[in-house]
Amino acid sequence: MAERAAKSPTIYDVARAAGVASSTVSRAFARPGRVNAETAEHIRKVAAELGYRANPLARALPTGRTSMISLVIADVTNPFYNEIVRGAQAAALEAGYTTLLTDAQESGAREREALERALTMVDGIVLATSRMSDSAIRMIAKQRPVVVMNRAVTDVPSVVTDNPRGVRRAVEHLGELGHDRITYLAGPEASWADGTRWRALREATHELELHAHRLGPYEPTVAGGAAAAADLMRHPTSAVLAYNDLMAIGLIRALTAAGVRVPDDVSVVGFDNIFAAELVTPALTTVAAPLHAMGQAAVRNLLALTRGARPTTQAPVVLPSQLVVRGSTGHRRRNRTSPASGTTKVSGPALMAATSTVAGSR
Amino acid sequence: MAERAAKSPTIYDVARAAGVASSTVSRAFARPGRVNAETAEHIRKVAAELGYRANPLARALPTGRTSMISLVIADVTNPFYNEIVRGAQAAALEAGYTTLLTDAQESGAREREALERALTMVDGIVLATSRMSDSAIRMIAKQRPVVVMNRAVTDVPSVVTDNPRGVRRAVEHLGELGHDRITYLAGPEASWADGTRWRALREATHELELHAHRLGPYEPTVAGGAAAAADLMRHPTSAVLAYNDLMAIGLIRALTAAGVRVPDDVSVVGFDNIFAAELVTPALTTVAAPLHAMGQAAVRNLLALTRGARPTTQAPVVLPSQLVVRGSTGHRRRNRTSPASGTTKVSGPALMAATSTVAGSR
DNA sequence: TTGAAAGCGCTAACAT
DNA sequence: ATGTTAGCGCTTTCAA
Repeated sequence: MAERAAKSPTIYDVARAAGVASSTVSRAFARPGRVNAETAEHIRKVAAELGYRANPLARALPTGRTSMISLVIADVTNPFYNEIVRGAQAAALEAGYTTLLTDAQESGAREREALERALTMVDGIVLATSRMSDSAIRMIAKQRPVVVMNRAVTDVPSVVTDNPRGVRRAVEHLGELGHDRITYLAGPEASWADGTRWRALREATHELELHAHRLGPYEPTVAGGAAAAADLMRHPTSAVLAYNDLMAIGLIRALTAAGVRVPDDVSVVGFDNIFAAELVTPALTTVAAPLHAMGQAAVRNLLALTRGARPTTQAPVVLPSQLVVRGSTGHRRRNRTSPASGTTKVSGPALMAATSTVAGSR
Repeated sequence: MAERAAKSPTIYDVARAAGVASSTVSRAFARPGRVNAETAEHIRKVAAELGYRANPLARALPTGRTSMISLVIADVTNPFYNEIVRGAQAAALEAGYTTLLTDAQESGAREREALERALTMVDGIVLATSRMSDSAIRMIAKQRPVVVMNRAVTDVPSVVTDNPRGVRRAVEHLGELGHDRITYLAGPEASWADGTRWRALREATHELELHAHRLGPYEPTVAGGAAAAADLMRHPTSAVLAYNDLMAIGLIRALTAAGVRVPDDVSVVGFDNIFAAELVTPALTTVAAPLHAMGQAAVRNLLALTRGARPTTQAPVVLPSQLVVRGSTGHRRRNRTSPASGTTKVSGPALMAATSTVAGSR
């Protein structure tokens, strides 16, 4: 093992070497305007020679600002968060902030606990798909600025996707393909998005004179989707809207294994457009969320809050969702063995045009 | 917006309320043995009533220990790291450490830069698949304990998977299926694993009297794998070993799109056994790394180092890899259109038994 | 066993 | 524009 270096130079070492007071060194770095240009230059040079790097912890003590933010996600293992994390990281980095990533492991209790530890070290918190109660979140928000994602909590700024619009698109799409009954595969009960999607489905089907059914809740995973297959076969419909892509994928696999063909026998639509959605066979039709943009927006808003900004509105920031039509949806068939009624081949590009790119909701 | 809480209580508030000196409060928390049991109890009670939580930053200043470690990964977007991250988080959490996740975005420069920022705030660093040079890594290791993953760096402790053994298993598997020429699809040149795998492939093919070819390097992504398809069709072999699953998946998709059937025309083996590997069609045969265990082992070793442990050996910790046989590999056919020579149907379970579960290498 | 006091490295008044 | 001097909240000798 290489030996640890002696000790990194402090602000005092630099001050001594440069022949100035430590406060001047401090200013030279934090408030360059408040110091003579030449002196500042000299100090920088000396500091560089000594290899001086300000200790962010020591800086945090008097200022109370750590330049760290906490990003809490429900499950690191869920690919849904990959792009969100990257978007958030990018926004944090560009503002000179460091991100503390916390995995709540789908447990509100663990989330609380982890937050408890991180709370004092961060300037703000992004809760991506929190499993905590609204009141617990509000409690946290009293101590540090908080932005929640995929959820609306009174008095807490949030960033969400336009679920109603996304569901509406999906329903229209399925309706055009001749499906008149749509089953919703529910996700975690603690999930705000789940409630929103189910409500949106009821509204959309009602308006379009279709019927909505509900199965679940299931785990928001491939296994959860597979578990739903049995239930679906007991209460079959020709179209399914799953809480997320993972469940949709699990459902399709279990269905296929049981001899039910997708999309010939049942059309399946997912949510999120995760990485694997276009890799599976059939590729998944899904309501895409702008994952990267959401992570970015959440962090940017959070940083604005830490700088003292007050939200101009109680309304969540709504980012547009988009229907991505792939192979898991197709025309409804009267029965499993007969050929398709009407046009068999669905023109992908034409349907893609039905895609929504709009925002704005309550 | 809810208003921020006034200010969290300090150690002095607790001391005053409990009628003891602040140093006693400090001891009561950090060194319970060094204080009268009753006093300690009393202090705890008072602290709890006040809602006192020690400020980790203030604590870090005099002690020099932050209870934070840094985990640097090459690409947050790459599902390969999901389980590693979770394993690392779990190990850190159980030891009372907080994890700082950093995304290097496949760039050695960005990695250096991010590390520069985090260096002073952490007690140690895990470099998962670093893209930095050996000397840069050694530089970092001079300042803080470092453990590298998937890589061997002189004088720096490391955790790796048994690549030679994994490659050997894959080659044996392909050999048994009748393939005698295997193409390796190379990944990033800065990747240690890439070099190791290619070397292992040469050795294994040599011993088994087969032939190894090499194509690339390509990006270690689905797009990279797709790009390799054209090259492969110019220099065709009946079997391919890809640098990772992402590339393998990309290759299969591009091949399939071009009318080349997998595994009928070409068998493909990947590396890593990422989440999507069993979701794609055909499901991917791949050399599985114990991702979770690796993350855990890396962090545990790192924490041992921070506690002053000195590595007992220069050799990397080697974790076993395993061949997972799925649908992307099959018997070699003499030509594309003729029926298989010999048994057509490959018995999945029988092949699964060929799976390796052993460790140990140099 | 407990208290008093001196820092850890940096910032932020307050002086000059 | 720069220097002086308190702290930030906690730990850690050193005394008592």
